[in-house]
Amino acid sequence: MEKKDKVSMAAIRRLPKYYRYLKDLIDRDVEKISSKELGDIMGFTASQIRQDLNNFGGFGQQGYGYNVKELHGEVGKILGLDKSYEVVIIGAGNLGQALSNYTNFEKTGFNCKAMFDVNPRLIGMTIRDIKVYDFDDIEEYLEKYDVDIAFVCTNKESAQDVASRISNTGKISAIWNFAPTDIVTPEGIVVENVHLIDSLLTVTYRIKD
Amino acid sequence: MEKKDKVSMAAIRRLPKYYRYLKDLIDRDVEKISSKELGDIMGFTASQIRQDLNNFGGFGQQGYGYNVKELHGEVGKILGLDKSYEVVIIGAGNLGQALSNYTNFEKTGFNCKAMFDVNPRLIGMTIRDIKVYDFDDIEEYLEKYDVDIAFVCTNKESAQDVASRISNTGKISAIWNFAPTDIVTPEGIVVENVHLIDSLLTVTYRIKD
DNA sequence: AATGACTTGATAAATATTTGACAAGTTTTT
DNA sequence: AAAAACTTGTCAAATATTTATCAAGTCATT
Repeated sequence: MEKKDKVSMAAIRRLPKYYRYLKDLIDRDVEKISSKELGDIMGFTASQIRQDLNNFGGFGQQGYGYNVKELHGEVGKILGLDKSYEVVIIGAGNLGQALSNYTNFEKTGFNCKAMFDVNPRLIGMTIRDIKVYDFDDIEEYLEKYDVDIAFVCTNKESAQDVASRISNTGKISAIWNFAPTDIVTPEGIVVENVHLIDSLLTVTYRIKD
Repeated sequence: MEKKDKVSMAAIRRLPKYYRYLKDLIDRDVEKISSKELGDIMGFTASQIRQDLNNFGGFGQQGYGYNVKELHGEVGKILGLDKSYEVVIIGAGNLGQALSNYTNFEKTGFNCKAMFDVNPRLIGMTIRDIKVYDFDDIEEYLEKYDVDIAFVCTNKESAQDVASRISNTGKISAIWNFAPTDIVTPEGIVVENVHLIDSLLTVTYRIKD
């Protein structure tokens, strides 16, 4: 399940949902499931589920279906959850603090060791066991410790500068950006721009009758 | 721009992005823009932009392009931003608190008047000017005050119960859910399930070379 | 006021994604 | 042990979405 011809972005974005539902099934001690049953639960067609999974391998068995635990493991591997990730949070405001909790408790595999900020009031503090460093020392820190992903929780104005600075160290693999602007990164550094407002605006769109 | 035959979900989800970029253009005093220029900035084709906008009306003019301020206003109206929304936050934990800030400062039009929680330590507190009420009084509150949207920031276990209770009052129009489970609502109540973890997992997927 | 440079909105063509159908293999029932 | 009931993986058909094309309208220039 390493190199695939070309899996559609739409299919990839469905994978975490499979992962969640399969985890729920495990928790409910469900041992096996057919594409039909899983589809009914998730709101997909059986055909789509088989198509999606077969992008990565044949995990099922005719007449039987899929073994839930095994499939959960496979999807996890596809998503890269067979390893853990070191993360730092840039911007120790409300959202940064909320995320530090989120990743520590919600899902193992993401370890946040440090937060960074430019606010002298925050620098030096320890928030939920995580120390806040001066953002000016970010290069030094990344040189010293391995970090995979930076969560950018700054304001819109600083976001691209922050992203460029940490990208230029060549020490991180990805940026998960929550600042309300689209960050761009050099080739090879993954970036995911999360725009919560966009999500909320689709709600207001749909409210109108 | 009220009732449209059938606008694709994909197109609808792009609308907030138009809204953001148009706002940036306004801030930079750009008066008019062509679909070609806007596409270059946003990473879309000119054709797609014209197609998207024409789902809702002919906002441009041949030989001229689009008036930025006007188009921003039109997209805003399409998204329902010509009115404001009253919101309550259910779950006054870190994420709930972060969101209370987020909506108050980031974008006008969303007014959070109250938070609710079941934790006796939080009930009665005032966090960032917003009072935390006992969730058991939610029905009473919704009877007394108009609320459009509930932000659900509870844990996974409580989320559906919370959603059902507030849906059953018939007093809210939508739920914006951050609990890591897919909430379902009765017909007519809009629900948007936000799964931050899903977004992060697409990052780890893409990190793998 | 005519020419050339642009640009939209609409339609058609090209791509991409989702769904349906079925042969082949497994499990359960009789 | 044969028959019936399931279920996958694959391929083809059906949908949906995106991109290209172009007639017609606008603006700037001469």
